[in-house]
Amino acid sequence: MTPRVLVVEDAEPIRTAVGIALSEAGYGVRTRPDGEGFERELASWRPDLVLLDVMLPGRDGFELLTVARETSNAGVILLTARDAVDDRLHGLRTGADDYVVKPFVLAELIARVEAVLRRMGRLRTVLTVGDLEVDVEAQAVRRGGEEIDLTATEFKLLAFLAGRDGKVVGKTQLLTAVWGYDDYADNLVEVYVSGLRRKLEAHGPRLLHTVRGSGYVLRS
Amino acid sequence: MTPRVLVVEDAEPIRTAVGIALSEAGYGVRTRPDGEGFERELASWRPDLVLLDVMLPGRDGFELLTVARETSNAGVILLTARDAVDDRLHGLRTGADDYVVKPFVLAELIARVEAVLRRMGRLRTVLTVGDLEVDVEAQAVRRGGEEIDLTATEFKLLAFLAGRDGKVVGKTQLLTAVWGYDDYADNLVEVYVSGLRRKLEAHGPRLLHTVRGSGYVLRS
DNA sequence: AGCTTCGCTGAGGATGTGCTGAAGATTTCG
DNA sequence: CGAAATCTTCAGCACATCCTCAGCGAAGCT
Repeated sequence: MTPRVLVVEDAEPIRTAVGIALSEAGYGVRTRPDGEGFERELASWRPDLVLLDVMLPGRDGFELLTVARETSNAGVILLTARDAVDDRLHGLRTGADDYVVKPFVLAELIARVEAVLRRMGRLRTVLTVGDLEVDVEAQAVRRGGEEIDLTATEFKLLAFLAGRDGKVVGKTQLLTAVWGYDDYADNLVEVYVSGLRRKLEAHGPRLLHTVRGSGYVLRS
Repeated sequence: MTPRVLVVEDAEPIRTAVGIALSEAGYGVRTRPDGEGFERELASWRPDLVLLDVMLPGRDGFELLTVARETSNAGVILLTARDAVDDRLHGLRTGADDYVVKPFVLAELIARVEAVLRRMGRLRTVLTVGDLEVDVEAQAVRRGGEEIDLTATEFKLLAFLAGRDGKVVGKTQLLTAVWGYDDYADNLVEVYVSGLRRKLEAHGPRLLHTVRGSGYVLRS
């Protein structure tokens, strides 16, 4: 149901940050600092996607990439350092579905992950909450048959909430996921929630609820 | 429903670019850097079309072509380098449904893929959106019986949008698919959309909608 | 109840995005 | 070769959208 992502990255802060960001974005996540037991995890947990740092102690990302290709049909995204010897990389990047250059913004990584999963068909394209339908590919929102017109930002916000269906999402989390901000500007979220509610509630009861002190939830 | 395309190409940037372009064009895509596990993928995923680079590590494209012919009825397009020994190629090319010479423009590749799939009967030839009919083979457009006269570029644009029926298509995506550009020239798209609308809306309400911040959709 | 914190919402200025007419460049075709 | 059609660029306009701000109301705490 929810896609699983395996992260192999030796740098602790990055590993943790990526892990948290992905799990906040609604994915099942496991992380490891190196390639130890990689095969076992692939076989038993069957991740849909693998994020591999290229520079790893022991076997590097390329070796693991090969393993992943041979023994699973998981997608692979490589994390490469900008200043690595370019020629070598160019040849070796071989086989990944995508790659992200470090340092990266978390929002971008999430977007790439989503893109690859969607390309692989592992992601639902229509999300449903009560009588609300959010079609991610068509960028369309319907409620009880009625088409609802949203701006780009409103749509991103709603789509994210719909993807986290039933779970409470904090304002800061929304800021990073929807706007790519990492600082606090909570009122911005409030303003957009307000607008979204006006449009949504023209066609039915409240779906987007406030959880005081924590954030918002989308549920019926 | 949506045709599946398997891409075997060792050069990373090309493979990724082709993969993304094809999936944006609405195909199901899988990519691999070499012939490893080719048979397995053929048998289990049953692609409608295979794109084979000729120069591959391990088994080359010709060998894979033979395998594909023997064990599947997928179409095959070869990707060949311009400077390869021509005669030899000429003889060996035999058996492929088409071939594309590198370096190629993405738009051209997409067009070839479409052509082969159409020849194989795996692609609809008349696309319908509301009361609009787009006949790809006859290059004709009708709306409510009325014939509408379009220029070549206008037609390509409309046909692409019609093929992605209901899905939002970004301007950049349109630029690469219709014009073969890879840089930004958004206004060009806008100008053509404008012209297309004038012609289309002479016979009925708006079908080609703007999705501000994202692109355009064709739907009723 | 009073105080404080948190959330909601209307207003408005800045910005960005998209639309369109026109004109120059290029290609096609008679 | 010349005319017509088509393609592309450009510039200005119009307006949707974004974001900030400030005031108000609701909820929680003592």
